[in-house]
Amino acid sequence: MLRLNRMTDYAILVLGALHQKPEGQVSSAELASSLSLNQTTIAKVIKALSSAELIVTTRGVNGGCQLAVDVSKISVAAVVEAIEGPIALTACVEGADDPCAVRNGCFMGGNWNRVNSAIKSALETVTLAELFDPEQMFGAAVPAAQGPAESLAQNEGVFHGRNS
Amino acid sequence: MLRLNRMTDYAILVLGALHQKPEGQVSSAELASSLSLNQTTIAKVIKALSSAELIVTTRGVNGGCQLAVDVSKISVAAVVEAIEGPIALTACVEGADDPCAVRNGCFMGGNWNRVNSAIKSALETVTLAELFDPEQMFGAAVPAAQGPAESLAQNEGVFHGRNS
DNA sequence: ATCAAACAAGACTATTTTGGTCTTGAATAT
DNA sequence: ATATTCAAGACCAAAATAGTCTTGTTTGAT
Repeated sequence: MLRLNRMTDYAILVLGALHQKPEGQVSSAELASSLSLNQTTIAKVIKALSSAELIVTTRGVNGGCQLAVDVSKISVAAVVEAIEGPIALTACVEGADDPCAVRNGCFMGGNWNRVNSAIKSALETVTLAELFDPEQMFGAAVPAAQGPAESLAQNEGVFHGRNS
Repeated sequence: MLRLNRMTDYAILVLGALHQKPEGQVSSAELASSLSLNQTTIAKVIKALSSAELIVTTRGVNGGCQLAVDVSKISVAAVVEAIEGPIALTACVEGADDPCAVRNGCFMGGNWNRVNSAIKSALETVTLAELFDPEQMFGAAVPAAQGPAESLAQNEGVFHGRNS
């Protein structure tokens, strides 16, 4: 069904939470509890995000993480790639980490590339800022829908992106 | 990694094979052997494609299937939806078959919808005809890459869309 | 110097999804 | 009638994904 995976979903939530606390470090434990997830699970997400330089982490007492850049500079594509690796719809696409065996001689030529880059640029045009802020999306007139990120973590799971 | 699944891949290959034999019925057994897959596996794909009215099937002796419409009228999105169901990147998207539990009150509003429809229309703009024919894609200058669809089925698996 | 807080990372397990097979049934042309 | 061919459900296997546990390393504070 062409879904994002959960980790990517968590990553977006983490970035959302960090966005709401612009100053100071936020520890993974803190994030974990506010999303009601295991700390080590969050740690994995954090690791991936910091490798991708979307956040910066500092170790030790009073350590934690914070956004490396503003959410308006982070595209959905960047998050997906940070967590899931390069966007490659099929193995026929350049950049796939395990390229298609019959690539040359394939009757599709390299046409998947075009499909893939269409998808990719679709994801690149949307920033997290747009994703987080209802108003900012072409006046989308989304009614209530307010409250801090934490408020929704209570809700029997944080599965904004999928649920079982 | 945001991949198409294998069944979708098979579906595209099946449609490619049918496109190469414009007249007459092609049986699932025939397709299966030319793609070196189990007949019942192909039957599943066929079923999904015929439910989506991309192909028509006829039972009985000399039955089989053939394209319901020309490949130039079939978008990649149509195939994906035929096999994987509605395109829904996350459960927050309208049309997801198991909607997000915290949909109302979510700080993302319905913004996933926009991302999703961007993806969807990216897939809708590419037809199978374009995917099959290297020349047709903006003179993409793909060099050799010829031979009937069957020729590549030999190749230790048909995994044009993914491998391993 | 010690200690506790915090990230890092690998091994391991469990769950879910996906892919594939088997069997049985129903339609239909000959 | 019978052989051919799609239909469909149950079922099994394999792979990918998610989650946990343990151990280690860094670092500020006392």
